Amino acid sequence: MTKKEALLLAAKELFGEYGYAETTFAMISQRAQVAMGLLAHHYGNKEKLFLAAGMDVLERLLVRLHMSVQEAGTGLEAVERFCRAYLGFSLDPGAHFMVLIRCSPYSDMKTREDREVMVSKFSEVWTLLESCMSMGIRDGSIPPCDPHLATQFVSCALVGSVRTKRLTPYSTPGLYDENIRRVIIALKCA
Amino acid sequence: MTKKEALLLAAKELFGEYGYAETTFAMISQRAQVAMGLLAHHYGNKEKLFLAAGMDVLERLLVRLHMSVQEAGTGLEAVERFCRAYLGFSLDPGAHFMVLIRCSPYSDMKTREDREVMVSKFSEVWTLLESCMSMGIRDGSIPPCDPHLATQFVSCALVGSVRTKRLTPYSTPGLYDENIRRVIIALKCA
Amino acid sequence: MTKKEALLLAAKELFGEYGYAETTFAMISQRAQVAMGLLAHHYGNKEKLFLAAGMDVLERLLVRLHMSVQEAGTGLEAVERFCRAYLGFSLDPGAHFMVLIRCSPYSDMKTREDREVMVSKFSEVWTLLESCMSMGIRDGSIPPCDPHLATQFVSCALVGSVRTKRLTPYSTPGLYDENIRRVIIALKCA
Amino acid sequence: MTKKEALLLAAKELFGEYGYAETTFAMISQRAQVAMGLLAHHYGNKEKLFLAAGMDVLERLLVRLHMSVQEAGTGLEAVERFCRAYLGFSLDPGAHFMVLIRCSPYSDMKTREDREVMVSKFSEVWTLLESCMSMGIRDGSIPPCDPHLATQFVSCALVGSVRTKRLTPYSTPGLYDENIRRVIIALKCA
DNA sequence: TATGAATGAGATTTCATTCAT
DNA sequence: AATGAATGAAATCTCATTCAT
Repeated sequence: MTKKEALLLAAKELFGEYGYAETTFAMISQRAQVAMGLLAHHYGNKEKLFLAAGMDVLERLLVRLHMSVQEAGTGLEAVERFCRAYLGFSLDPGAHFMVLIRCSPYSDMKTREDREVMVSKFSEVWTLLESCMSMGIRDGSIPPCDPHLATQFVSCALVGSVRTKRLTPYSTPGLYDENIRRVIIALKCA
Repeated sequence: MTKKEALLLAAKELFGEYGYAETTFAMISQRAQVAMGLLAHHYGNKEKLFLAAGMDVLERLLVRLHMSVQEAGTGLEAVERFCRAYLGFSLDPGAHFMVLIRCSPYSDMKTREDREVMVSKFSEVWTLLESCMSMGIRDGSIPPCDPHLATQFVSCALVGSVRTKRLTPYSTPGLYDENIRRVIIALKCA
Repeated sequence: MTKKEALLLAAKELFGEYGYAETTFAMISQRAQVAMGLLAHHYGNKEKLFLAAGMDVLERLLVRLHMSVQEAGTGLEAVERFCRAYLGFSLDPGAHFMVLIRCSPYSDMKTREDREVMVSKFSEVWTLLESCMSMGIRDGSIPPCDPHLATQFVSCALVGSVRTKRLTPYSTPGLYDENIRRVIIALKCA
Repeated sequence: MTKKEALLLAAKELFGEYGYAETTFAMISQRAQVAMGLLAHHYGNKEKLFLAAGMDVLERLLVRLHMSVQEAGTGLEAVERFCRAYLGFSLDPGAHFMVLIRCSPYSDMKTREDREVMVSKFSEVWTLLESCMSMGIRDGSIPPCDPHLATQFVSCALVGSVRTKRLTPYSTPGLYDENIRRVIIALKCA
């Protein structure tokens, strides 16, 4: 692992654990066993480092989602596989999804351009889900409906599930499975 | 309005707008037209002020939720009214729900006791929802199911909906209404 | 006890326990069960309050020292009684000698006049000791010597003894008795 | 001189001149011609800087005491040389003994561990004196007595002498010499 | 590429003192 | 005399970023 990679890894770990504001250059360089100056050298500034960390996580998420969805027979099945992959990703310690849960581009990034890069990348996630949804409506596995609104419903459920599971103490075993089940019901019975 | 109240109001506005870390004592005292030292005098420190702001919002939310569900005929109706009240609250500019959406007790509060106070207050919200759910199961308006898991499903959908609506640019008109409709379907068709 | 007296008592306790800088108006008024504003009302400012506390202690010390030396037959006996009274005073919880040990007029008081008032009062203590010494030289109980230098020797031994006993962890039982014994020897055998 | 050393020097000067509480980061960094942030960078916080300053002074004191004592023929002579070195150190402008006289670890250091480090270092000073005392009792230059109590007597006299000389206005020329003379008498005639 | 000392702006917090009641 | 809210200056400490090596 190069020092640049070590820095990115440390950043993903620490941003996910402490949040953006509470994570300092000193913490990151120490965790990465690297001199502090190297951070600015490789990534420019804190926000750019966060951007790099978030983008790295998002790209890995997109790869997994695409792979999961490919194996689906119907659109509904694709949506379900998407949900399982998304929630599964949130539990994978090596995936560092917490970076995107504990931090928020909308609150933590002050530069509009940086924020837009990330927001645009994240929208690819929901675009993929919407393509599954549209496929399901076309192939009849999902009853006719506005695919965009249906996608938003699912995305909201996923977002809320991950926050509840990973951030709050209210979470109960079975939350993810049960929520996927209910989401699928809502799609099928609409 | 006393200066103490002015401080709380300014805190709710600014925490909701800029997040915890980006809101400074100077911003709050300036917005409240008050000397900076008064903040510590009345609220002790930044975290305690955030706690006070969050608790104030939560208590008003609970009042509205209680009022809303009281008027319901069946448990299912109570759940639906709960959802509408919760989402409506998130859109009310005077309610300052953004304090609890932009900030997070789990990331922003370092003192365990403070966090627990807030977490415990927030759990009252979901306890109320669960009581509606149980009522619905008893009165037959909701098919038999684990009331706790069903409550978690609804709460996740609400949490995700509010975040999507109020924080992200992905939101589309009709999101709240559509999501409530789907949630109710998922409860009725399970 | 009037509120003014309660404030002085609290000040003596707290200055002696925490030192000048670490003792705040809030601590004093809370300990005295009195409103903070009363402090400035009765004593003007922190330094004047410290002055009042120190003077109160010094005056009580002087009374005790005078009483003690009065009963002495010889000058040497007077010196010894002085030492016993001084060291005894430092152990009396009600005497609050710690105010003058933990704090220091030379470091803590910024106003020259205040400092001089206290310094001048403290010099009365050593003037009394010197008068005992002179008496001892006159009555032959102390061998001929410079009474001022002899007084300084005793005062240094007393000052060091009290600091060692009350502030440091090096102190050993018997320190006071042994030191008085040695001081008397040094006077008699010079 | 590195900037770190410049900071330590400035700290020793200013703590010794104004005391712990009255010495500010701004004063120190200005005196050292260095940015304020460097203080925290090199020493962590004010207390740790004071610890470093005090330890530096103590270590130099110990070196001088050891050197002085080595050249002594008898134990009594060693004790006397110790006293002269100790008091001489207090007058050496480059030694900055005032740091330890004007400030006090018992009042100024809030962290127990820091305090203990310093207290433990200071006890080495008195341990050295006690070893001289024991030697004197063994070699007959000091009459038989409890070496620990005798050491405490001398240490109290030294502590009191330095305070009187360096902090108070009561001091008279010849104080140090006279006090050493009396202390030696007290040891020889006991 | 790599280091870590150095910078300086800014944040929170403390607290003596004032003031209206 | 008594209260405690209110003030604002100052202090400590943090930390992203720069820079010389």
